[in-house]
Amino acid sequence: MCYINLVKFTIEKKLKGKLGRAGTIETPHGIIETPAFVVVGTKGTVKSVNPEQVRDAGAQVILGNTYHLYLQPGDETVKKMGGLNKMMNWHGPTMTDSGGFQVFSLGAAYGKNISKVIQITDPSLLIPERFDDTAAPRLAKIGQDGVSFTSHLDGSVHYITPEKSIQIQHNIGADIIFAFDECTSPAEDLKYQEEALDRTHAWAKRSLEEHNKLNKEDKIALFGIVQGGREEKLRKKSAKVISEMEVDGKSFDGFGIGGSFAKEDMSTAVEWVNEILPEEKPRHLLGIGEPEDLFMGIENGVDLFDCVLPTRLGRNGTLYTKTGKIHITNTEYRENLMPIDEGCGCYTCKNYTKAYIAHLFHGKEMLGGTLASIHNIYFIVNLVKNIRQSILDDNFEELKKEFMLKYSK
RNA sequence: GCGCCGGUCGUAUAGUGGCAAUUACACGAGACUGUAAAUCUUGCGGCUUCGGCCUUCGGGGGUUCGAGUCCCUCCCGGCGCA
Repeated sequence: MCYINLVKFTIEKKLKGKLGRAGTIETPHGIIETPAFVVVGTKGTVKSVNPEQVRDAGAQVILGNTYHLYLQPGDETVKKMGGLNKMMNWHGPTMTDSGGFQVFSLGAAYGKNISKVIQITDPSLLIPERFDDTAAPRLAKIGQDGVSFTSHLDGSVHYITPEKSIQIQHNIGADIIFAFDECTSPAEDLKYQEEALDRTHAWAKRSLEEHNKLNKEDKIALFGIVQGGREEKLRKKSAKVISEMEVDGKSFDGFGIGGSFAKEDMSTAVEWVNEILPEEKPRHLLGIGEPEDLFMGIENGVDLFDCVLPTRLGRNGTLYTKTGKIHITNTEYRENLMPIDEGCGCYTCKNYTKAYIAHLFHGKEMLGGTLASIHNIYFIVNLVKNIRQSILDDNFEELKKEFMLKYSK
């Protein structure tokens, strides 16, 4: 093997008896201390928060989205503006998702009550016969060798192939990019999961080929994505196929773990996959995010997470605290003169009361969403930092127990 | 004093004889996991064994099988004339 790792991943310490580890990833725009939480900035902006605020909240790396930036302002335009970093005035590491999630969110999940993580108590509910919903409206349709998207902005139709996704991502110019994949719904049956997985693997190969063509200067790292739904066999097969995949002596620089999960299935899926993925390369659990999921992921060997929750929940008035989430618009906070989370070191908590933030939300003032997002980003990013430190300090289990006890009350 | 117009669930409205009564805002509660999302759902007279039951459109009285809606009267507000 003579590939060059475009991101240098170093493991500093491992979690005893578990897959977890603390380390660093070196990128052209700086070092990421892992495990790390990646803040989502889909359209080249972390919604309602400027880059200085994102940085001050402790975020190390931002993830943009291929599909959204391709539609608007256009990847060529992003390139003309000097690439993602320069365009958005973010000086740290960046990533882009490939558009694979939009195959799901604008496809099978479109208009339905299905999301990235579904709460199911009886897993058998997850395996209904695949009902014929070909007539159901959807903005993404899987074709022969790519996906046809109907723009949610203007209805125009765009055919995205793995090659196209990689080309777009190279124009956008993040440090770490992802292979084009198909994120599947856990409600799909085994047959469909198998088909989709074969497709994702074929697309991964083509993503890697195209990436090699475009990556002449070796500046951009490509992560392959493992799928396979909730099936142990498929997950393990995918981890093996993706980690062994090689084109012209080059393989993936790291891995994404994708898919929509039932909450109960997430930890097993992550464990199956990370037992197989090579230890010396970083792993990113795509789109995951709640505190309990972060502990689970890190324990099971995940190095990177990204999630819209801190910012989306923040904008919508839900705030993280050590004792659980709160709805800031609830009547009880209207005259509460305490910060959102006592002892929190974020800008919002150091300077504002719950009563004021509640007022901003009631008054529909923009600053409400900003202050709430700053707090939530800080809360989640800082939680992951604390977990990282606990691995270094050999007290992961204590931190997890102590945190979850208070958090889940 | 006379004439005209008007008084509907917090606010603004819809309703001109036929199921507590439209819509918006406000208010209450909830949801959100690689952002179709500063969005969406839901409640908003009272009680309910969730099938209903009771009380409501300024007050009082009347017509009618049935009144927010028609008639009489009173109260309140606006405009016009004295």
